[in-house]
Amino acid sequence: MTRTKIKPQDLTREKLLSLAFCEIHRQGFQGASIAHILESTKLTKGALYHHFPTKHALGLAVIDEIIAPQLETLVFEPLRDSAAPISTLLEIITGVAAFMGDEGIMLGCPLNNLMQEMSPLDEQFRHHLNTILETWQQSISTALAHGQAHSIIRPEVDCHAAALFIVSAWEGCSSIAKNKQSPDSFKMCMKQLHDYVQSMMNKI
Amino acid sequence: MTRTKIKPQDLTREKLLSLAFCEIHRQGFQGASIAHILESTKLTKGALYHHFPTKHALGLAVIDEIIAPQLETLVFEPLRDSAAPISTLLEIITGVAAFMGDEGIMLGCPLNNLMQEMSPLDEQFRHHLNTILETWQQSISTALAHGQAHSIIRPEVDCHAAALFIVSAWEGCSSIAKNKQSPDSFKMCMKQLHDYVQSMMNKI
DNA sequence: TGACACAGGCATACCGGTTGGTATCTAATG
DNA sequence: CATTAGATACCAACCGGTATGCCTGTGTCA
Repeated sequence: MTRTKIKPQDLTREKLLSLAFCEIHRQGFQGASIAHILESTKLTKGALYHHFPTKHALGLAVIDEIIAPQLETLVFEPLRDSAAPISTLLEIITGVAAFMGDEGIMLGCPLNNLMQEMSPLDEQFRHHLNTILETWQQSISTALAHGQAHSIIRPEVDCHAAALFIVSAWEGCSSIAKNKQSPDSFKMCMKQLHDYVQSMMNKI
Repeated sequence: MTRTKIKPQDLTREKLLSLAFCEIHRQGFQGASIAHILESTKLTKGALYHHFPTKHALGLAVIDEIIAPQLETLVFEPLRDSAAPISTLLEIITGVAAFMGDEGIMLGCPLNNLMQEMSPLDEQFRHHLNTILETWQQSISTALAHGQAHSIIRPEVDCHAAALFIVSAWEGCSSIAKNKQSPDSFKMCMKQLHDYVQSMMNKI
């Protein structure tokens, strides 16, 4: 048995991270209250400040240990492992609404939320968030280039620019749906993005 | 002379609105500090709370009296008055980067910033912001329909959905450029949006 | 035209509540 | 026994908001 024993302190750390993520997702980072997080975890300041030196560090940990792995699972890893990345991309775009759920759509993409709020305010936040964003863009760019190499994507497409636009539009759909508080708008909007990607493909 | 005398109290009100807009643009609504605004205006709480009952009301006034007119001037009015709205739309998309300026791009679209932050938190904010958003979407939808009626836009285009997507992508470009702190990304991204609109046009 | 009363515009001082953060202590674990 | 996880109590700073009072522009009436 190579199974490592689950240490109880890791559980409280995860609990803190998880509920900090929820609070930040709903209130934003600045709006997130340490007191609220502790209330929901039924823990105290002693526990929190034992695991995280500051609220700032807690925020960065949420980005690295919650948000980044989510996108890794949902987007980056499927695209990396796919033999037909364009089909996979189209499937992800189609399926993401179901993955997020109506509540998730109305709360908005956690990455986008934090970018909007924190990027101009804090260079460290910006850097951590931008790393995820670059990975996202790169994974789509690679998928498009792969499609181009296999004559699925038309040769004149600028993969880098198109990937940037896809990510932008993706986040934009999330943003607008959040303001409208309308999962239907998100689905309609992502359908348009789906069609946009298809429009870059060669006719069969 | 029908010129109305400029009342000094209107000047202080405008000053408050203008610098509240700046502070909110940089810090977000929740992050915006009344004290900072008063510091920058060289006014005091007496002045502010004479003109606005609460910070909340100040925020709504900024939306209605600063943000909405900006978009009205930049987008809605040109589209409404144009005889060739598709050309006008393309021109706006091309020119918006210059209008915003590098600093404006890095601070992000004020409408999008506030939507992201406040829509899930406050129904009144959401309503005021959504009104602008609907106007935006409608003005583009109308432009597309006009183009369709004049055989400039292809008949199979769903104007309503396409308009939603254009607004979404637009805000998404702003959002991503803000995180990257990169005006160049914004220009590249808006170029893609420009091409997307062109892709809906009939070949000449 | 001049004196006066009033009201609007704004300044000052203050308030309770909340914020993130810390110092200190206890208890469990190895 | 030593170390560490976590609880408790406390703090200064800041938050939005209010009560009060001064000053000045203006309409009114003699």
